[in-house]
Amino acid sequence: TYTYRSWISGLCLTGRVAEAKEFVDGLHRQDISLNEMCYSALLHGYCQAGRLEDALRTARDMVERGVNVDLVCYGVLMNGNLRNHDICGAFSLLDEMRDLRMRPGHVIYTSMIDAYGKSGKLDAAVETWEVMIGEGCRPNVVTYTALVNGLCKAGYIDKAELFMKEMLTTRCFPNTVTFGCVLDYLTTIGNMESAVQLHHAMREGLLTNNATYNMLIRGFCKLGKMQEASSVLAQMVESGLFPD
RNA sequence: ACUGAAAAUCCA
Repeated sequence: TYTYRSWISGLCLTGRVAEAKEFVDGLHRQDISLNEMCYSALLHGYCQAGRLEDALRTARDMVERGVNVDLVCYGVLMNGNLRNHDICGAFSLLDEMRDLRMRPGHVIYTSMIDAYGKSGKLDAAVETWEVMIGEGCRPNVVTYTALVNGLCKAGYIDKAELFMKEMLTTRCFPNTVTFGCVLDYLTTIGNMESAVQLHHAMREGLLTNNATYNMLIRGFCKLGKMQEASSVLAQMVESGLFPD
C-alpha cells in the first residue's frame, strides 16, 4: 500500500489521473484493497483536474468498500469544492462531517479562510477564524498566512500586521510566504520604499527567494524604474538565485 | 521524511 500510494500520487502530480484511476481499478480486480491514503491521493488528482464529480463518486466508492473517509480526504474534497467556488458543496461536506462527529481541523479551516480571503469576503474569513479559535483549534503558519494574504489583497494592511504581531507571540513565526504577502501588497500599490526596506529585513532573516525578488522587480518595472529593477536583478543573481 | 490534504509572485 505504501508503494501504491506513492505511485498514485506521482501519476496525479503529473496530471495522469486517468492512469491512476485505471491503476486503482486494476488493483481492485486483483482483490487488493487500498487504504485511505491511496484514495486521498486519487481524490486529490481528480480535484486538481477540476473533476469534482469523479472525486465525489470515488468517495462514495470508498464508503461502499468500507474504506474510512478520513480528515485528509475531506480536506481534499473541501479544497476542491472551494477552488471551484462551489460553496454549497463545501457546506454539505461540512454537514456530512458534523454528522460523523468529525471536526474540521486546522487544515480545512485554512482552506476556508483562504477561499473567503480570495473572494474578498474578509468578514467571513475572520468569522471562520473565530469559530476555529472557539473550537480550541490552533492555527499554524499556513493558517495565519492565508488570512494575512486575504487581508493584504483587500487592502487591510493594518489588520494584516496586527495578525503578524500576534504570530510573534505564538510558536509560528511569519515565514517567507507570510512576508511575501505583505511585500506583494507594497509592490502592488507602488510603495517601493517600504518594499525595499522590508525585503532588506527579509534578506537578513534568510527569508528571500525567487518569488520575493520577482515582486520587487515587477514593482519597479510597473513604475518604469528600470534602473532600480536591474539592480535588484543583479542582487538576485548575487544571492545565488536563478531568475525565472 | 516535501511520504495521502491547506498559504505569497509569475505561469492565460
